[in-house]
Amino acid sequence: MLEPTPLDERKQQILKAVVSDYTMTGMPVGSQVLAAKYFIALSSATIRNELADLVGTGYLQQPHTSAGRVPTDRGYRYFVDFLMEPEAASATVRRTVKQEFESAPRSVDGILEKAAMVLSLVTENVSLVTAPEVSESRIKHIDLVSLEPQAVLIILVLEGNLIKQQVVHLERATSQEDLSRMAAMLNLKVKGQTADELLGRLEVLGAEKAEQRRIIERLIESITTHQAQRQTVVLHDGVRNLLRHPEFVEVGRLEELMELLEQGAQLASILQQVAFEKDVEMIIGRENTSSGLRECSLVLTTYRMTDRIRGTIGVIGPTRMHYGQVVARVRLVSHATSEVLAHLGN
Amino acid sequence: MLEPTPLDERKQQILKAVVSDYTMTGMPVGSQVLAAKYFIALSSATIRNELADLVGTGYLQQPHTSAGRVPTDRGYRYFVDFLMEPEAASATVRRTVKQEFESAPRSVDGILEKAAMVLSLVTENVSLVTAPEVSESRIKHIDLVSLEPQAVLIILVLEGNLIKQQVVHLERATSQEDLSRMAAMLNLKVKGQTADELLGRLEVLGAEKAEQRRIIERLIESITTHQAQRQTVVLHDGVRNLLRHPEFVEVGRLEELMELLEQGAQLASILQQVAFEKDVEMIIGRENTSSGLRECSLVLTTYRMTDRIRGTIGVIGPTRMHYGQVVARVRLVSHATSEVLAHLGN
DNA sequence: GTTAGCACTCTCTGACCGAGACTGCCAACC
DNA sequence: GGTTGGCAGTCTCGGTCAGAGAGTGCTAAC
Repeated sequence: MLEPTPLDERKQQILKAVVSDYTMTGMPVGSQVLAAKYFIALSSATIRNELADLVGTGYLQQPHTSAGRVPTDRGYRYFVDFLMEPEAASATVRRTVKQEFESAPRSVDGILEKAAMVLSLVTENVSLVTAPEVSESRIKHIDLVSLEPQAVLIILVLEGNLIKQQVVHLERATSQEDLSRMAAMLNLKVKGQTADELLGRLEVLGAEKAEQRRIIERLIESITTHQAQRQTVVLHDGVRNLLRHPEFVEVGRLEELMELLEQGAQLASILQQVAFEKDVEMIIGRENTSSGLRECSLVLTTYRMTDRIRGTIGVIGPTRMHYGQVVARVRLVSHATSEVLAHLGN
Repeated sequence: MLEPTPLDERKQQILKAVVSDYTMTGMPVGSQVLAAKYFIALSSATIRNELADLVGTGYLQQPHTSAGRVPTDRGYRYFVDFLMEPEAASATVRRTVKQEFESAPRSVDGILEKAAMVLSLVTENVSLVTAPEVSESRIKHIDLVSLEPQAVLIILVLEGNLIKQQVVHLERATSQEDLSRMAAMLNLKVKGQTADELLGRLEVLGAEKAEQRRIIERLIESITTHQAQRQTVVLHDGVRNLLRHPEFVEVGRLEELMELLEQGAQLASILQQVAFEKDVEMIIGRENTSSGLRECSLVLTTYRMTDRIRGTIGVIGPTRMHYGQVVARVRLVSHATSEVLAHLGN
């Protein structure tokens, strides 16, 4: 990593102009275009000198000798950190988002799917949404359903109406009546507790019967593995949008990316690292550790269902993207998602 | 549609050879290659005459005057209907499928996701799996959970351990105790019934209270809309495989296909039309009504969880695919899926 | 520090050409 | 009559080449 060379005002303006123009046109930006469109007071020769400096300090690069300049990852990073002007989502986009969420089904999964769909629609990129991560989730309701004589379906309703289910096999046949009784008992004792609290009380609760103990153990297991299991689920939508970007005309570049998207685990670990404190986080080009994302950027943020139930939402797109606009729209959809989820009932 | 011109034995053999060779190499097949590799007894000139006839009757086509021959959709259709030799999945593939399913989670969704993953893996195409379609599904268990004073979560366990959930808003606040009592009562009366049966008995069951009636109505609604809702869910996996096929080097062709995959509804209606009676159904090239599938073929079959709970599973691939092998592998994975689902408990 | 001028470099496009692959057709053959 | 060898014709593909265009770096003058 190069140390952050300070850029004087004019160099900053030129870098900004290069990023803006290149983002729009997709063509390397030459000194004449810059002089004509952005710096009428300066001659192209002057700009050429500045451009040469910016190449030297690693903010720009030249595809070949007689081509214009293109931002490097470092250039984009400087742009988003210092030069980018805040944008607001347009009224049209806001209306679209609002309308789409109004028609969303009233379930967590349904809303998240809708969020992925809307986000890919308004950003014209691939959207990513993780399932909500539950920290310290409280148990709201337990139900036990007999499937076969020795198999029980545990249904667990957690805070935020997240529903988990797991099948447990028992050593002995147990009737639905027994299970219902057990469930009623558990509901009284267990309601409003977190998994951790439950763990400490295990002996108090279920020392009475081995079967009961086993079911409670599975309950806890089910809650604690919740994060690990669900985190690997990353919804995505809008791959079709990517195909329209000129940077993906060669299929080769798509292949690695598709693998990442379809396999999910690696992506999940990236999204998991998004800090909940930050507003919007960006990962640009080679800042990504995955080779499949070398020519892509991620714009990520957090949505919240409650204070304790949060997830990550954002987009993957080509490094050459309109960051200001994408940030505004990711933020918009994230807020809308949080809003709808919060009103789902808790 | 041309009427089915009868083909004499030799023309059939030549058509078969063209399809086989073209499937392997992806290059138009010339008369010399055919003579050398498949018909040593014949001269290339003779084969040229036959090829010309096959072009005339619409089974083959020429990309351009001086190119070899390529099968038309009609040619492929004739091939799969009359010429294709039954193949069996190799031991390696069978082992892979077996191993993958052993590590599958013990839930319907988990198994179907695994099925999609395995199928795309072994066929190197895009796999498609619909959620199981329930006809006449019997109710196994009902649970009512209070979310807010006036909101109830209905959890419905159907035959085959399919779990449905729906939130109902009530006119009056109802406590969890009341709900539990209601659920216990409903479980006694409703268990083992189908939605249709329930519908007839509505007045018998719940005339007592308006709230109860409302909940039962929602229950029925939930079951009956089951098909319509779930059918639109089509799992897919393995888009990355498609990128490796030379027919998709131009991104344009992929775009429409991706749209179809991500949007889902149109695909769902195609998969819904797969006849449960037939073994394996194939839809080749322009036999597809969707323009995005014009250059693709579908190989589809049915999996069964029980006699009444069935779904569709299959693949989308380029028209130039190794049909014999794909059919064998689709069938294999379908059987494996049925097997695992059936043992999930009913 | 800025600018005009200029030679230079590199890409892109279209034209062209020859090699290679196959065909269709014809006349001869079994 | 079906089959075959021979041959001219057609089309694609890859490579080369030249000219146009875009943009640069450098230099010398301001």
